[in-house]
Amino acid sequence: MGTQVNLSDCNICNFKSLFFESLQQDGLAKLNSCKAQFEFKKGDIICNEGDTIGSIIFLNRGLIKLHKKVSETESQILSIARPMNFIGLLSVFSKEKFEYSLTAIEDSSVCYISRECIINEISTNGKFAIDIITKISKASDEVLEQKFALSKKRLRGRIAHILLDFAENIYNNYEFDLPVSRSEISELIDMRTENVIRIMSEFRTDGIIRINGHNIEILKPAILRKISKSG
Amino acid sequence: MGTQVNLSDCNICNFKSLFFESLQQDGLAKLNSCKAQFEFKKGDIICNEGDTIGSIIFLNRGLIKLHKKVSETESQILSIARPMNFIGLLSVFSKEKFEYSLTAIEDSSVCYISRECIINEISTNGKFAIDIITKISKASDEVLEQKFALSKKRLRGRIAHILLDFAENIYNNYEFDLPVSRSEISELIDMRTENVIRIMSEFRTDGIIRINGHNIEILKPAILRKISKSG
DNA sequence: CGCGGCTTTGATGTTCATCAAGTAAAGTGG
DNA sequence: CCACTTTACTTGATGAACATCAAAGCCGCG
Repeated sequence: MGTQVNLSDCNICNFKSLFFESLQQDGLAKLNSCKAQFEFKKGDIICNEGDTIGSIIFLNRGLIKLHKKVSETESQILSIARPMNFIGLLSVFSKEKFEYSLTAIEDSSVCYISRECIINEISTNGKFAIDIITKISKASDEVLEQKFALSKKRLRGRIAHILLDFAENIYNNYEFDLPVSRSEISELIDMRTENVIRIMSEFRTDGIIRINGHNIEILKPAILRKISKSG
Repeated sequence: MGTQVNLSDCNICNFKSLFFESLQQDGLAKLNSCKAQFEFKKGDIICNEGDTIGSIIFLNRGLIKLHKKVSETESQILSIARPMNFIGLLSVFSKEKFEYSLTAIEDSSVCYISRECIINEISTNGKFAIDIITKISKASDEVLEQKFALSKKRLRGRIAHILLDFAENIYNNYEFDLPVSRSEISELIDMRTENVIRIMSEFRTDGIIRINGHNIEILKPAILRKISKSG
């Protein structure tokens, strides 16, 4: 379920300046009093689709997948949230319940900030309101652009795209440990597990990537980029 | 290009209560002074991807497609905006330039409200800020859910889904005139024009829909709903 | 050790894009 | 208004891309 921790004060949070630069001391103190910090282990369920939304969730560290059951046996992944991302930032203001489940795919540290607190601060602090709107916009822009980009690609293009995404946008390194199974990749980019494996094996055979279990190294990013664009 | 009209005052706008209920007389007067209303004919280009965003666009009447070139010969449609929708509401706060082009697919009436005005009002009117955030959230939720729902479906399911969407969410009638060509439908739901035609013809042969050029009547919505879910 | 989950490879059939060709509809200029 | 051009629509045939089915190897874990 995740364990609550009580180590940090918003005031000394590393990310403070990045998302609450618009808050003065008093605003920060208010926010501090209505936030809760939790630690989750890889595999922990943070919340289930249908749960009531009470808080904005800010991801300090780790990775979280947003997913949804589409049938008894199948599930789809909407996106993978990175550190510094707000999660459910959209739903917080437009829905009563989460549309998606949240599951940690790496050990993660998150902050919950209650909806009431955020709404109160928005109402009384114009600069904070603009800040939050901008962050909401960027968050959904990102997801939408990713889905839009993937939708027209064929399988090889989608695999290329997602591998580059992990390397360049999540890990900032051409070598990384895939935090998800082949099957989860297939749920993220709408294809079958067998074909994820097949195409990754092709890339390996062609010398484009190196595979060792979950450890991946992109040897020829330029070629991968070309496949992503053309495919 | 669209012609500017000068008929209405925000104060007497039919939609006032729906999106500016949080504004008092003085706020409404301010907004009125920085809005411009335009009329576009079917086929008119409202703006091109890459244009600088200066305003929020509110669609009073008509239908507008959000689309994007993906190659010299191909284009993709992100979504179709309905009356009461804000357009580019997301991009307004997160981007300098439009990611998508806007084209009227029915005669349309839109209001431009300058970014400065909106930002100013958000900063000074907390209730308005919450209102706008909620609307932004809903707008992007809708698009995202549509894309997410379509992504896993096969062609028959996608056609069924989009026909029901036109009937139930856009025209509120099981008989309607398709505002777009077969080719545009294919750009909206990621398939080929030939297959849009083929599958619609199948539905007609099976007695599920009636087709007369652009006029469509859904005869058996329940079956279409089943195809949409299973397919 | 054996069980269950994840991974891998192969074979097969379905779904779909592509190519080709023809028809209808809509706009254009004389 | 009619010949002409262009654009949208339609149908069929073919092959490529992909899902599905089947079976086996691998690996961690009780």
